[in-house]
Formats: sequence, structure tokens, C-alpha cells
Amino acid sequence: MKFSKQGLLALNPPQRAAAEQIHGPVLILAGAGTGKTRTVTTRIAAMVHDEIPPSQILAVTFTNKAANEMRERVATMIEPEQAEQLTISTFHSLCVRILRTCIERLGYKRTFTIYTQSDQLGLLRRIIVRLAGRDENLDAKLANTLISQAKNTGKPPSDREEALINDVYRAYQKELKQLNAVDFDDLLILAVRGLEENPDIRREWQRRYRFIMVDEFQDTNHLQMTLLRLIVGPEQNICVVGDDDQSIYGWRGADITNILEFERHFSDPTVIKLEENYRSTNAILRLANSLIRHNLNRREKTLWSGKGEGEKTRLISMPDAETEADFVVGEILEKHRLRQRPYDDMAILFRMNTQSRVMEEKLRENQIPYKLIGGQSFYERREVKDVLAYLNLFLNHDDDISLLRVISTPPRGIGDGTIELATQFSIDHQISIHAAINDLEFLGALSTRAQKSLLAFAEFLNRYADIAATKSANYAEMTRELLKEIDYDSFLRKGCKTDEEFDNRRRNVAELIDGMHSHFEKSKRGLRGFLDSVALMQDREDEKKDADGKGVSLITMHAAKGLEFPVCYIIGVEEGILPHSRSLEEGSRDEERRLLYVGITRAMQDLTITWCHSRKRYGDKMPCMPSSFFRELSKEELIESSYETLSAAPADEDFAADYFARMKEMLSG
DNA sequence: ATGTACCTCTTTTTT
DNA sequence: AGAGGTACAT
Repeated sequence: MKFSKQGLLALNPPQRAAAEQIHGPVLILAGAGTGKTRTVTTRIAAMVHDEIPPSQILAVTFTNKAANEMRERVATMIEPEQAEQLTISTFHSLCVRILRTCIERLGYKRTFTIYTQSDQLGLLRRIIVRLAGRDENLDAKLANTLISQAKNTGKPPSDREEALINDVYRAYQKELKQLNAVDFDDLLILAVRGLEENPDIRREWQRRYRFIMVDEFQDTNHLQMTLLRLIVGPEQNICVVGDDDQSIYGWRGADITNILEFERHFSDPTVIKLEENYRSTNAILRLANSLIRHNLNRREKTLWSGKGEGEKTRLISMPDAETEADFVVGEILEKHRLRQRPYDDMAILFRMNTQSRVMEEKLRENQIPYKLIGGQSFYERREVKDVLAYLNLFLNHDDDISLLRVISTPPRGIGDGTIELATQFSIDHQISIHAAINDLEFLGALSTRAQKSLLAFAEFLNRYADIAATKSANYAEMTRELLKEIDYDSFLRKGCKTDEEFDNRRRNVAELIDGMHSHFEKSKRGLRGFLDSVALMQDREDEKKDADGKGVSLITMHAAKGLEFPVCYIIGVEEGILPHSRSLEEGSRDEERRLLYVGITRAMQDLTITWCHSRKRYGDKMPCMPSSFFRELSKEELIESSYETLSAAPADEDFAADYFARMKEMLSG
């Protein structure tokens, strides 16, 4: 068989063992850079070549990006028709697929809308104001976090019986249901409930997927584990891949015990450790090992590699963040110009997004291209949300949050007073706002003017809802016409301070419509499918643009998980930042340690860690201490120094300026 | 309906 | 320091 030669033989022995162990529970502990993706994709290919129907294989990931990558990699190893039959999906889209078929049994309508975080916040703000008045100090974001935690753990958000948050939680859940909407957590909760309460549905899904694989298993939460236990059939063919040492999403509900105590959930698994690292030099790996050793609760792994010894990591203290930026950027410039190091090979890693600012400035000053990873999600942009609100409303009239956005975007003669009345009427009668403004009793109580505006709005809505509900309708074209009809451009222009901003926002709308066009051509799932995938795929605009662009990567350590760079600078590693002071209060020092571990293991050859003696915080300068993690790093693997000694300064005050001026001159000259 | 002044907050953010 | 949200005024 051609495959076994190409595929399995390319793996090292533990990887191959993992790929060949197809039956029963399997736990693959894949350390950083140990060829996890290759192992998983080869395993899938091996199953297919073993005559397992690809339609019976399910691979679950956390991100769409990971799912797409896996799909592409597997596609190179098996026949295209086979690859097409595989299911490779995120947890959340898997849940949507389950729910679109059975949510009616749970008391929701099949047309439910998925609420993103900003929708949730909008709803929560309304509820908090209604329940507690304006001057209540419960903020929507905190409520959101608490409610999400409650949903994930099954415990009430507060153990104080009288606490406001409990009422907010109850009201929120009730209203979501009335709005025919679900949030991200509900997707999991409802899918679990659907499977738990309906043995026929459970059996159906268990039969559909006899072989299940889960990527980044250390990031699964309690609900995801429950879901897995429900869809894994009696054969127990479940294979999970992960690294407890890289569990850095505990604050988002990830439950590290899922991987630490895997045996409790699936008995007698085959456990395979991947410890041969294909990324970093041994000097870097020993440094990483020396740190992570200090975590007590872990599955012990010791990474090693065949990449040779390599250079020791430099640990350098800086006077302040500005100097730190000067230094790092100076080195990047030098490595690029003098040593032909491509900018793409280099990354600056940090704990907080705010730390990237100084770096950006200095990079721009020196005209070094860079890509900032993270930032505002494309689908969270105002103009994009506007359009999506229209489309969501067309398919789900009960979606009050979208209706409230649409009804005055642009203004159409329906004022705050009328909206307030409609909202109140909808609450009193337990109906949606859409139902309220179509209610004869309600309309009768209004002025003729308001009546006219509302009737026009209702007509408009129905007209588009009819088109939107037509399976064959080209919703991209429909959207284009819609925007023309409401003269959205004029509205948008008014809301923009500059022409540049206007252009930008208009481009975003155009891009959204382009996306709809291609979805319309590729997918049979219609507008509903498009909106689902949009809600579940918070593509980051900058990333998309930058991914193909060239430049130095500026990235948080969280976002860097899974990436690698020949040259890495981890900046601002001070006590209170890494470990973050809030994590110390919350007792998650171990997770911070893992975060630094993730940072270190991104580096392939050349790693530098810096910290500052002082830094501006919230405006004014504060003294800083080096991270307490430095004490845990093996001294043998480090070269410690300071900016002052490195720049070999004359005892002159402006030595720094002088030094860099000379260097710049040399480089550009 | 639109602007403006003030007030608060400030870790990470796969869906 | 800076952003983002709110409240109040126009």
C-alpha cells in the first residue's frame, strides 16, 4: 500500500504508535513542537487506508483555522472523494449541526440565532438597567463572565441568594429563549441536553461517528467533555491530543483535569508521549523544561531535540519600556540588515496587548514591516454588525437585539419614545418587539405618524424576510439591494469623521458581501448557514490581511500557541505582568508559568527575554521587579546581563541616543 | 438626533 | 495615557 510507506514511515516510533492505535481510548501527550499535527493527520489517513469509511471519522478542533489546516493536510494523504467525507469541525459548529436538527425538542425554534459576545452584552445591559436601574454597579461584562462560568460549571453565578447576578442570569436566560437566540455556551449546553434527553438522537450521532479525535484537548471545558462522552459510542474509539503544559485557557473555563484525569472518563486508555521536539535547540528546550518542572500537577514530559545545542537564552534587564523597544527593534534591524534574517522569522511576544504599543512605534520609526496579531474582530465592526443585524432579523423576527439595531439604522421616523413603548408592550405581553409593533392594540394607541412609520417598517421587513427565506435566492445580491434601498452609504458617511474612515468601513461592507457571494456559490446551506458560520468564525481582520504580508510578528503569548519563530523576544517579563498580578490573586500562578513556557517554546534558535526596572502604568512611572519565574529558570541555560553593560556605554548620559544614532548611520549608509 | 463633556477602567479572548 | 461608554444638553 503506497500510503504506509509515505505516511507512517515518516513518523518516529511513538508518533507511529499513536497513528496505528485506532481502537479504544487513546491519549496522545504531545509536547510543544513534537509533530502533533503530522501525527493526527497521518492517523486519520491510516484509518482511511484501513478501510474505515471516512464518513465515520470525526475530528474536533477549537478554531476554524485549525480545522481548515487539518483538512488541508489530510487531503494531501488520501483521495479527494474520501477527504470530502471526513467531518472536521469545531466544537461549536458540531453543536450547531446537532441543534439545527433537534432543537425543537428543547423548546426553541429551528430558526434560532446565534448571539455573539457583543449581542450578549447588549442584552445584558438592557436587563441590568431594567432590573436594577441605571446606577447599579454591576457591569455587563462582568455579568457576562459570571454567567458564562455558571453555564460551564452548572453552578449558580453567585452563592449569595439575594445577589443581583442571580436575577440577571435568570432573566437573561429567559429572554434569550424568547428572542429565539442562543449564546456560545448554550450551543454546548443545549447540544448536551438534546443528546442526554433523547436516546434516539444520541444513538444516531454515536452511530454516525464511530471514530472521534480531539485536538488541543487540554483546552476542553467541562461541557465539551460531557459532549464527548455522549457521542463516543460503546466502542470507545476516542483519541485526544493535547499538552497539559500548554493549558493556558483556564480563565475561559478550560478544565485541565480533563487531560490530567483522562482515565477517569475513558478507562484504560493507551497513553503515548511525544517528547522529541522538531522545533527548538536543546539549549532552549532545557530552559523550558527547567521552568515547567515547577508545576506540580502535570504529566511529566521532557522535551529533547536533534537540532543541536544552540545558543543560550539571554535574559536582559532594561531601564524602561522605551529603551526595551529601542533595543529590541535595534537588534531586529541588525539581524535583518547585517545577517539577512527575514522579518518573518522574528517575533516579539508579550503578556498584554498594551505592551505592543511602544514596539509598534519604534518599528514604524524604523520602517520595519510588522504584523499585529489580534485586535478587533472583523465581524465586530459597527458597519458589519449593522448588515448582519438586518440579515439575522429577516430570518428570526423575534431577535429583539437585531431589531433594535436595525430600526434606527438609519433612522426611519421611529423615535426613542415609540421604541420605548414597544419594548414595554413586548415585556407586558411576553412577546417580541416585532410582534408588538404589529399588534393592533399597540398600534391603536400611537399617533398616526408613528403608526405610518411602523407600518412602513413592517412592510419593508416582510418583503425582505420573504426573499431571505427563499432557498434559491441570492442573498448577497439581496443585501446589495437592501443597502441601496436604505441608502446605507449616506448613513455611514454621516457617522464617519474622515473620508478615510468612511472608505475603510465601506470596504468592510464590500468585503462582507464578497464573502456572501462566495459562500452562496460554495455552500448549499443558504443564508442561515452563512450567518451561522459568521457567528462561529470571528475572523480577525488584521490577521487576514497580515497573514500573507511580511514582517515581524507582534503577538501575545496566548495567541502565539501553535506558532514558531526562529528568533523570539519575550518582553516585559516583570512580576505583576508575568505572572500577572490578577492571576496571583486568583491563584493561577501555574497557568502563568505555562504561559511563559509556551512563550519560550515558540523559539527555534534565538531567544531573548527582557524586563524593565520601571514602566509607565496607567499614566505614571512605576518601579518594577523581575518576574519571580526567573528564579526557576536554570542558570546554566541563561546569559544574564543588562542594557547598560550590553551597550558598553561611556559614562555619558546620552550614550543610548549616541549608540543608536551611530548604528543607524552605519546600517543605512 | 447629534454632539460633547465627563467618568471609569485597564489580562489573556480559540467560539 | 487612552479608550469607550454614558448622561446630559442642544
